[in-house]
Amino acid sequence: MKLDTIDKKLLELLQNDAKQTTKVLSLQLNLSKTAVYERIRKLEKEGVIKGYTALLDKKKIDKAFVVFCHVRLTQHTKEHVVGFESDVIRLEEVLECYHVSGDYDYILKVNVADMQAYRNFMTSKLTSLKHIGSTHSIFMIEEVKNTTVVEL
Amino acid sequence: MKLDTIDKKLLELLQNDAKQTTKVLSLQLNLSKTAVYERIRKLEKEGVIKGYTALLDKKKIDKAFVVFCHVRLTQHTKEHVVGFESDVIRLEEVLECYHVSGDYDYILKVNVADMQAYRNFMTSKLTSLKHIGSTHSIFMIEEVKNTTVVEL
DNA sequence: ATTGAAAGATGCCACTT
DNA sequence: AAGTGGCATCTTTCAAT
Repeated sequence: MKLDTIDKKLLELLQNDAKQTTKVLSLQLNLSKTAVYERIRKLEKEGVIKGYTALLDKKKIDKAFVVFCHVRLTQHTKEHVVGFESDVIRLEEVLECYHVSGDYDYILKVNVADMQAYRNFMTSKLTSLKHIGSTHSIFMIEEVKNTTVVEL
Repeated sequence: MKLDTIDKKLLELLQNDAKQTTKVLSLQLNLSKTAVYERIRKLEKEGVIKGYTALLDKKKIDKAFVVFCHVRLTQHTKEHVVGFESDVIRLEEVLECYHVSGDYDYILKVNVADMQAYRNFMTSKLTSLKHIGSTHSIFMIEEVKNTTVVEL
């Protein structure tokens, strides 16, 4: 789908505040509210907008502990890769998992309450998955920036 | 703020779809819509809910290239740390930046269109920041999982 | 926490550029 | 093709209980 300048502006506005009314959006875009409404509908239908979410303060929900965990597999056959990926997706503590280039195979972003919870996650969940060769944890000292907003 | 079982359920529902009406939410929580409304207001006011955002499909907005960049500073004085952090926050390509433990100081999650754009970001933006000692880039081959939804 | 009601937003329509 | 203005319906918001 081709996005014009108005679509891009609209997507930026919706990333910054998804609850703005079409009326408020229409004033910022110099369009009628129906035109804005139709554009949003189209962006949703085309899958450009995947959904809308509430962003929570991790400190206030007792999930302030973030760890990047590097994972190496024992082997890299299709069966091992597919197996690991389908298992890791189901772990609720793993918010993100990327297959990456370099010295290890995957980077996991793990989000739990504290070190104790992380230890528990590692011993009873992650390392009990099949095909894991080694792991290496990097602990977050401070979140300097964390946004979901992509500039267009 | 103390969150009860209903608050936690409500936050999970809002993380999964922030555009659900209070009526729909109230049916799932067995509450009146005004009660749901008051709870949401309180969670917003207390800062548990930081905001609402539209989630976009990175492939469809031509930002499918994700790189983890490890950064080491030349020194670790307060001045160097504060200077680097305030500079990196302003880079729109950097969606996330964490001060971490281990062999390097920061992990950056960089989101751009393609390798060419990343090369450009590195040479004209990141490496021109002061106090940077070294960088190491890890390229994403595939996004296996990426959610903002925290289980409560 | 609930009901009920006013104020406001959405979603759809016929029509215009 | 995409934009407008208005109207019916649904939601949000708030007062009273």
